[in-house]
Amino acid sequence: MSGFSAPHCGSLRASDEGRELELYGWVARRRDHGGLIFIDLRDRWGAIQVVFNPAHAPQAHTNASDLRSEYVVRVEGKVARRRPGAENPRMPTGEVEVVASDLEVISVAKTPPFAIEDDVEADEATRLKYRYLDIRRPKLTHNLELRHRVVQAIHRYMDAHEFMEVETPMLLKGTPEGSRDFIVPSRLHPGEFFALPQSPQQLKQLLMVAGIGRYYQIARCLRDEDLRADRVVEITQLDVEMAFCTEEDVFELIEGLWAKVWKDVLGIDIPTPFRRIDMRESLLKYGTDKPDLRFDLEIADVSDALRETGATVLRGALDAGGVVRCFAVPGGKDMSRRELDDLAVLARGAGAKGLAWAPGPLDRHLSEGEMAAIKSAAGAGADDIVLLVADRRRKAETVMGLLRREIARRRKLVRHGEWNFLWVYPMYLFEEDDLGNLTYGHHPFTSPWPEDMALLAERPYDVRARAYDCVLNGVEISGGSIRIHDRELQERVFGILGMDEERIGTQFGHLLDAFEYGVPPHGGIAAGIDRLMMAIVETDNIRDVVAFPKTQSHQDLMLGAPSSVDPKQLEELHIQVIPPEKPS
RNA sequence: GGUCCCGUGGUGUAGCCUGGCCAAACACGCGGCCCUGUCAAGGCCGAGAACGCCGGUUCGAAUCCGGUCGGGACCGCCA
Repeated sequence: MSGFSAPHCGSLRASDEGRELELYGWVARRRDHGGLIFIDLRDRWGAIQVVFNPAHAPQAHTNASDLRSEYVVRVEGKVARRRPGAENPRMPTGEVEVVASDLEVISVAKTPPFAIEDDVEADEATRLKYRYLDIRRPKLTHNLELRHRVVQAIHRYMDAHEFMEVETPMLLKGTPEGSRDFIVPSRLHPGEFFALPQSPQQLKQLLMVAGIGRYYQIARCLRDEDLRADRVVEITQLDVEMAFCTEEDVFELIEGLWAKVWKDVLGIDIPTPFRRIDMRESLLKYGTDKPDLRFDLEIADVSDALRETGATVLRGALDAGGVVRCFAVPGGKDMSRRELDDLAVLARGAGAKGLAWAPGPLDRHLSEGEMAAIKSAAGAGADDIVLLVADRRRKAETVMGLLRREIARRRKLVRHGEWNFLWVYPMYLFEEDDLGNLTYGHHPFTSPWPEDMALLAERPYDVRARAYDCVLNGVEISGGSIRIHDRELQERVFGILGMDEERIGTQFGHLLDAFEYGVPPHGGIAAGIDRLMMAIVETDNIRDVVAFPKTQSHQDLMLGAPSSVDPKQLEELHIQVIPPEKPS
């Protein structure tokens, strides 16, 4: 028996009428009328109704009464148009049905722990444990299929543009830079470790020195960091590097790529070029470096108007060198105190000292002029309410960004169906970390703007970077930069970042050495396929686009990983486990 | 590292604030019977949870308290 080349359940149409066939699939649903029995038979392509008629095939009908959900069966029969009035317009196969003449149960099934349907949401842990059942849900199957088609479109496009796919090693050298490495012990070198790639960053630059010129790879990258709704441990990224290019070449390539993907996969024409927004403008107006422009709610700075205010909660933050930011909620006058308190809880949860609103309890501490300035800056109308946060700049931005998204979600201000691509560009070479120290904004190989070179020593924070992020509907789908290709400049930047020569040598010596053997100017970009898919299927949960995701605590509930290993294996690796201290 | 939410039959919820009327309700699913055109099929009958786990308070706890485990959201972190 081979059903491999049998027709697909979900692919049958009116044009197949009269066809004698064998079908293989899972029983999605059974409707037993005593006389007639209907089943919906499901496979990856969809579902088709099969009808068992005792008058037509008594044995098949008898067998069919034993069918249960998720049994795997083989059906022999004939495709027939449904009788008039019995068509089901909600099913793509709804004009026809298969009249069964024979039925074979290939495999029986226990009752699944949750219904294999799109609208039934079971407990997350249960779904992850039985991921193979969750994937049977048409929605998830569809998402994985879309992902496949996106990746195929990417391959076609990159190949057409003469990019060469090159594989890079999984076992690399660890770096203290960036995110935490996953490390792999070396059996042959006791006490030494490989690191799994966070990205093939240095290797792709070395491929440019190697003269490959146009490189791409759909690569796995692993980062041992805490998870979020839009983060997984193992991400898949389209990694691209190109020689002799400028940012404009990268923009054009990637705009063309997304246009191609949208056209091929979704049949949608997206306009190019994408709009561009300065990183600082984005942080100010949208409170994030990945703004979602499917809704408005623009944030304004009202610090200057409130320098002398009597409202101490605002004044305190300003006197401490902070800022006051605000935005208007259209029609927000109707928000209840409870709703506003809810938002305040959210704001405090994100680290804000509090949330103010106007009109609100703060009114009596604000002068008429101050109130007018707030309303005007926020663009508030008579029915609107203005939300205000006073804090350190970065905190205020984070909180306002969070509130902006929350308000849009709650008040349904998101214009679904819009594809708002944009470039965040330029970005800035350096940022201040939590301790007030200077650190890199993108990564230490990013080239400064030539015009800003003079500022490197005096005002490093104002040095623009030749770095860019591509953002779609609030999701950062790719980011990259033009790299430094000059050994001296690279060393200078490392120096500004506070790295000493020895560290530069051990961490980046190979790259700097390579730059002495003829290096082309180069740059590139990496696109997160998981997040891209999130935007395409409009989900805010990355698990909807990954076949086998892990939990927030990095566990695979289906495989039971991680798990302990045989002591012999550890011995071979010269590894001793120190159990965590247990609080008594 | 931190904050918050959730954990009741196979699944989703109700009950928990205001302890006893809760060996716990409802829907779906599941099992049986009836039913020849349904497609969330329908009708009738039935089984199924001592309320994540441990401890405490109390005459009495699903309900209150502490801890713990698991899931999730967020801040930090993620170049």
